[in-house]
Amino acid sequence: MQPEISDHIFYSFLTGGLCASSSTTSTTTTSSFYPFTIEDTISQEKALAAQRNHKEAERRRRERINSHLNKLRKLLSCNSKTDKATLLAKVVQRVKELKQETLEITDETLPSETDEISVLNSEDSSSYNEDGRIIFKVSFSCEDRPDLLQDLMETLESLQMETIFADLTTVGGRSRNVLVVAADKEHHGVESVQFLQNALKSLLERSSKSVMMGHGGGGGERLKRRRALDHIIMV
Amino acid sequence: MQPEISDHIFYSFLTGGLCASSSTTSTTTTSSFYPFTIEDTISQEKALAAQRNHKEAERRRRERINSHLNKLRKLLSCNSKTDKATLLAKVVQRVKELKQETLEITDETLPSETDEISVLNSEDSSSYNEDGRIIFKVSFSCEDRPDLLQDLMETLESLQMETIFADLTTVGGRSRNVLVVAADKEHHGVESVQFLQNALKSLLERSSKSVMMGHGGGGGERLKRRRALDHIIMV
DNA sequence: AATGACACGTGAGGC
DNA sequence: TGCCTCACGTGTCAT
Repeated sequence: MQPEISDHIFYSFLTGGLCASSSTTSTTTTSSFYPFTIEDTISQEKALAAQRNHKEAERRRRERINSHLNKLRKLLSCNSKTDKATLLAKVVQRVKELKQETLEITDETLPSETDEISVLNSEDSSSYNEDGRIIFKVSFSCEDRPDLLQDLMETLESLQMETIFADLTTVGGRSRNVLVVAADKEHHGVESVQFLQNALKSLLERSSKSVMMGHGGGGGERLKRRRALDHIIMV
Repeated sequence: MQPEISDHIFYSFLTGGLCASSSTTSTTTTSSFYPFTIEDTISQEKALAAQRNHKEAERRRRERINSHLNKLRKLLSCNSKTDKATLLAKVVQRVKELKQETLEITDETLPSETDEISVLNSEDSSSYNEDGRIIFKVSFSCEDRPDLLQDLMETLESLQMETIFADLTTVGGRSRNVLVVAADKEHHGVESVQFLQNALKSLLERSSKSVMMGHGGGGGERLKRRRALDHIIMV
């Protein structure tokens, strides 16, 4: 908080108002002999009013900005003493994170246009470990067919793998399946990724054979449909 | 961009340095007769240096803040002429949206601890319409069992409803099923919501019967497990 | 003492 | 012209 006095001193110094107009500054068209003419007084009052307006407008602007910054502090559950710069840096990071997060979720959930298979074992990418068991994450997209799920379960059963988590999404005739499966370490190692991949590949081949006829349209129709569904799902 | 000259004039005015120290400002302990002592010069240089440091530090601070603001402009694909205040308002809105979005997604996807049934017809909440068909959104959580899916499909088939979208998530012995189904308007109206709800209710009752024995543990164990799975899924 | 962060008032420039 | 936004330099408080 600044003392109000300094404001006025400062201002009158810069404008050269109250002291005199006899300095090197260009004199006004009204080159009166007397330092205080009516016009001078009026224009000075106007100038003062303008300056006051300006000052207050600027204050409001600052308040607006700071209020939004405070909202962001709350949203990021930041201490009220967090720097503006640091806060904004965190906001940038958070927005990036959230953006990618939702992207990944929809990407991982919705079927892709093309057939895809992905098999990961958890030891590759993270240190997750369950004693005596090895965990795989399986994800694939393909055309949907009535007995796809049953085939999948039989496949996993024949590989002696237990399904811990399953997310099966079907939309517009295509299916996206994400599974987390556990296998005994006696029978399986990291090389079992190959088994899984091959088993899934044959699954997809069966799938593409069985749907050879029936679907004539291309992907465009499906895309339109998916968008409509997105609308519903958001309800 | 301000002319540098005014800086120096302004500064020397405020410090009262170059002119005189005979003003009302408190004189220094060195009350020398001469206006320019060595100590004065030295302290003035120091003061000047300090002021310069201060000025530049403040400039850097501004640059830091503005750089983050520009990053946010890019992230929100805002025009570079967007107000700081407006930009920040949009950032606040965006963060809120994204937060709720991810929350809804995980909420809609993961099974809830308690059994739940929700049936909506799209005409209630949105204007979505498909000529000659009425669309329902079905969502329920229950204990998982081997023939749950088959029962569900049979139920829908018996109701003459076609599944447009299905998202089936199973984790830790519980199942979350979200379906969008379409029904012919000849056979179904908005009142069919009741049929669906009743059919699902019996489905869940069958489910809870079939799992009466087997699961002894409560929900705590499952929660732990789900958290571990979240870890995997994020890979 | 020195540094950093902030609010302030101001001039400049865009409509 | 007036209104609005911004960058700037400053005083001030806290660490």
